[in-house]
Amino acid sequence: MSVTVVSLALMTAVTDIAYHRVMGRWEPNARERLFLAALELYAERGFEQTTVAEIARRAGLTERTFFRHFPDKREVLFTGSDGMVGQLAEVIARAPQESLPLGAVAEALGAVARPMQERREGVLARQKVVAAHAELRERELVKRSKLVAGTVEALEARGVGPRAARLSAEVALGVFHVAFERWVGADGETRELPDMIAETFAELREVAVGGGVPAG
Amino acid sequence: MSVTVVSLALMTAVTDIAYHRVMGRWEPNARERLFLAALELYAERGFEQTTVAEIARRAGLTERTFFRHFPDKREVLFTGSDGMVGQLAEVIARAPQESLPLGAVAEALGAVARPMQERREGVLARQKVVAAHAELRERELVKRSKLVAGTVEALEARGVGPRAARLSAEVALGVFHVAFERWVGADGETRELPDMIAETFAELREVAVGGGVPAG
DNA sequence: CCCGTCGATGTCAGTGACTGTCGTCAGCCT
DNA sequence: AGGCTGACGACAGTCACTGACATCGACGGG
Repeated sequence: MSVTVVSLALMTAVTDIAYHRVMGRWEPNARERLFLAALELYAERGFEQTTVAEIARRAGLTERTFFRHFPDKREVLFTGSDGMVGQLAEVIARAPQESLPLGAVAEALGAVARPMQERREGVLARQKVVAAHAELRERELVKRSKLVAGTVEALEARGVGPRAARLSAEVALGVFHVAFERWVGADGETRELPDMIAETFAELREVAVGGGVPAG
Repeated sequence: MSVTVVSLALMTAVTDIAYHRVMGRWEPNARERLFLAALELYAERGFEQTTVAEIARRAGLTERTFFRHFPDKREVLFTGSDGMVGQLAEVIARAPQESLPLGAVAEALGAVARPMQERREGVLARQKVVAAHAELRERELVKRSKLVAGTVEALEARGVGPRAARLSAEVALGVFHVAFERWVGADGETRELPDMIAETFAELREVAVGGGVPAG
């Protein structure tokens, strides 16, 4: 399966592309073409060995246009990550009143993660490229910290105190990260991601019970 | 209190500077001078508004020499962070055999955090600059992920399984991050950082188990 | 049907981060 | 003394990223 096909599904799933009506002065979907070209080139010869000019050329555009669509060379692979923040916050807001903070976030993460499974191939392809380059991993950490910030906000909107909200969000996203890594790393068995998230939260309870008390 | 004084104490505490014997051909401590110049300039006019050439000039050096000491413009503020990774791993390795994973990491974080209190002023000065610029915050996330990786390794060396090690490390550093933020934000009351870490781990137990949510 | 505006792109000329290469010169070693 | 090394300067080059301006099809009003 080509990277292109994978990426197409990936990007269309996470971004909000403004399609031109018909054939205009330029080919449509410039943003998507740039995304695909970037993913391909990063995978082929590496992130640092790829220039923005090359990406733009493969997409049939100019370097300047690349920077009109993406603020920098890394962000092209992280389009749509902001959407997940809003999505997560939304689901947290709809959680039942009696839910405890961590439980609400755990549920919401499971819900947000569910649709990711349908584009597993695409997620893996992108994850492989990101994992292979420190600069891209760096940006992914930023994405994660935005998820934490959005979660804190959503929890506080539910009336959770700032301290508990911060701690719950930080821990919950840590758990999610671990579960996601396990899901990505699960080659043979294609377990359900929401299940792995729930399972990891269960492990958290076991691990946390013994760890709270300072060991003598 | 001048930034310079603060920074001096900060950097000498965390880095391993190779001093010249006596007065050589050049002034000694080029690396430290660059660090100080960078911190000052980032604080004065901001990170993006500061060029590497300016930093080097203030340090009495050239731009090229800056890049001989630091791989990039950000890393100058993160010298010595690798040292903390090793330090943390070392303390974890020395934890008593019967310690549970999260407990061992909690203890180690407290131990590593203790000496930070003596240079609170310096830590705050640097933290203020880092917090003010997205690019520097990004790099700090990398530092944190290195701490996670080092912790995982140290736990596995103790015989902890990879899954529990990963989860414990991720969660523990999340807790540490929250505690550190609280410590930094505590203006009036100068609480002990190790105490705040222990306290936050205790909160984690409550939050994770769901046995009562502390009001923020 | 013509015309003015708009939006997406191209073109061009920068700035600044970062690198490769070579030259310089004290201190050290033999 | 003479060679070696280590830390630095000088210089040229690449590339990420930006600002300013031009271009031209689409679209709407007249």
